[in-house]
Amino acid sequence: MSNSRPTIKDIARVTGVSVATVSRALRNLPYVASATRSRVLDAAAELQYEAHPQASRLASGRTWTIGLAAPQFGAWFPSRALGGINSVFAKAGYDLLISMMATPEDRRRFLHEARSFCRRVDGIVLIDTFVSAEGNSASDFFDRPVVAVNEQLEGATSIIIDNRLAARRAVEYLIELGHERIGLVVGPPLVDLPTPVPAQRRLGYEDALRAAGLPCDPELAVSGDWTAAGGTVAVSTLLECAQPPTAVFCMSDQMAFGVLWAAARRGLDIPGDLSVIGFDDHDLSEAMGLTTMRQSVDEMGVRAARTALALIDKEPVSDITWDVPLIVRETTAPLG
Amino acid sequence: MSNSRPTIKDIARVTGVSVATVSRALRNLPYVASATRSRVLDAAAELQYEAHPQASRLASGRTWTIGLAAPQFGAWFPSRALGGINSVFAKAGYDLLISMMATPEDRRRFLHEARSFCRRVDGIVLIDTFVSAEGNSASDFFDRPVVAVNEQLEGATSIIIDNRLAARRAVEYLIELGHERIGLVVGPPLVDLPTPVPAQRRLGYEDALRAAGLPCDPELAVSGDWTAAGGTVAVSTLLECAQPPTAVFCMSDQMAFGVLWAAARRGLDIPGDLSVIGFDDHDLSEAMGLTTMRQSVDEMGVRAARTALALIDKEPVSDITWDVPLIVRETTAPLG
DNA sequence: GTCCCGACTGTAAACGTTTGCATTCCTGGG
DNA sequence: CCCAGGAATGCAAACGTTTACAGTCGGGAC
Repeated sequence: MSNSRPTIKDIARVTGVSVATVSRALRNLPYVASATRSRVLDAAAELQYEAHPQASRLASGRTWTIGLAAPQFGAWFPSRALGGINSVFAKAGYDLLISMMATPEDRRRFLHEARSFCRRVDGIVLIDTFVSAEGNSASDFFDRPVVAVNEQLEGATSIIIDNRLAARRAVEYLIELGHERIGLVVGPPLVDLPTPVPAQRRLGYEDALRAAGLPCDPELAVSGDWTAAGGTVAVSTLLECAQPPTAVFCMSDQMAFGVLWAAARRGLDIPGDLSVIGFDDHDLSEAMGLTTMRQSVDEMGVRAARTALALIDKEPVSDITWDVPLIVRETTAPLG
Repeated sequence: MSNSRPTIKDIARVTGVSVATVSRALRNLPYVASATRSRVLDAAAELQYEAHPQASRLASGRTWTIGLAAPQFGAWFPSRALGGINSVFAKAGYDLLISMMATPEDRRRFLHEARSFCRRVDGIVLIDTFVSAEGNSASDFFDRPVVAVNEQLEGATSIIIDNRLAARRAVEYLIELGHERIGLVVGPPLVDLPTPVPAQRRLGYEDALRAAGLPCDPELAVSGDWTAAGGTVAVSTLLECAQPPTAVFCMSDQMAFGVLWAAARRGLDIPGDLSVIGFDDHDLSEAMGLTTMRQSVDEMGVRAARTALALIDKEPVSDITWDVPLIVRETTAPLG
């Protein structure tokens, strides 16, 4: 008759032991005779028993779920990071609950309901979420362990890169190649996302120029809107300068794609007439032969997930600054 | 003393009514005097009460969670679809639980544990998940309402496109422009993902050629591996044919990007020397000026989510075949 | 033979809701 | 004045686990 799923009581009845013993046997706790344990396990298999998740969560307080928040998973970084993150949590038996903050309103709502969100998860991973802009500490919003990717946040463990240094390295490489007029394609701070990243990358660009004794011509810094379309516009602007640059550093590979394509369509030889370096190492970058600074997103994701698990298990962890290697391909060449 | 969160009992005590009345008041059920209701609501606000999710889920059976499965969210289609899907569910108050099946093993595990997954959700959205390859019906795996995106699945509501027809349209457009030797860049069926999509798109390509009385030269169909890098290789192969094509249909925009870039680097004029048409309308396609068949992913996602909600609420729904419009940009031109 | 201790098991009280049923109260129709 | 019936509320039993605590039992130390 009963077409509903078997409960722990059914197993208890079938095997003739108490529900407490069944519970202990199923979870591999000590103080269960091995004969009893195997009887229980057999019965569970027989009945195709599976614990009711909500019930055990209510009783134990563990949700076996991780909350993952990002401004939007359509963007390159979060969607790639998701892969690494997921692989770790899946293996560890955790579910992944995601929260996307596409609009400023979503963002407000998320931060406002953060405490409620916490009750549904054992730990939280934040990607590109710049919570630090609205509060001093993770504990202002969350009462669970928090790992922040791409953000330094008090009260959370951070997985970050040194944006300023990486940008400096990129521009230094162009300078080593002999370039002196170096354009900058800027990803502007988004209205709804208070990220300090573009400012840091710009500082790195300026660091490199200054260190080499080169002038910082503001005319050489143009906005590319973080998109490939923006990159096509940016490169046009740059090439119409009185003294056009011989090399360009783009704050993202997506913008670099636009630069490459628009330059090629104008008949420029790349890298002969214009060297281009990007930032990210996007999936398409290898095919485009783009020289770039690599963000190892998968690995950062894996590390973030492992860190979250360690925090949940109360193991010691520390912040991590990830290396951003220069990947030289075919869009950069000595000035010649 | 108690630093733990307030429960429904605390509200009952404070307001002097029973927990049952509190529960009803909080959920806007009838048979609560409006004076009582506002007293309860005030007390709840005062105490910053929020229902314990696991407890109410256990008692009511509703999880207010949707399960979302895809082979990988790093890929273009699922990551974009996620945006639309999320917006709908967030607004409706549902959490989003994701399950990613990156490897064949993940896939097996997911299908094997599908029933257990179902207990954690009220409904399921499948993206590119070709469950139909291992079972006859959604009910073989799931006992919750299922919406399948990009797949026709018995027992589930499907949101699909007509791949064969859309591919045919793309090639017909090239034929209208006067092209007669038309290359095909194939995305091969992936070992771990039994998708019929490439086969359908190929049939569409052949349909168009046949209808126009043109021959199907197997030499003109080369694999592009679904990637931009694959596209660069593919176009080289095509251009080395005895009679190279004057136009190319790529089964995905990503492959088309590789084709465009490699062709440009070889000094070909696009579209003068080679017309290129893609499939997807990827984020970068507009910037690249790529003519393509648009899959309106966001809208499909929104629709999938709405359909899932309707199913949960037992409203009538039906399968949907989404239109795939031709977006003409600058990579296609009349022959000659 | 007694005592103690550890291994094993059971009882029952949580966990924080939802909900079927019973009860009270009030109002209007007869 | 009585009674039907609906609105408002309360009581208590679910929901299916986990876990503190209290037993029982057997064997080794003395």
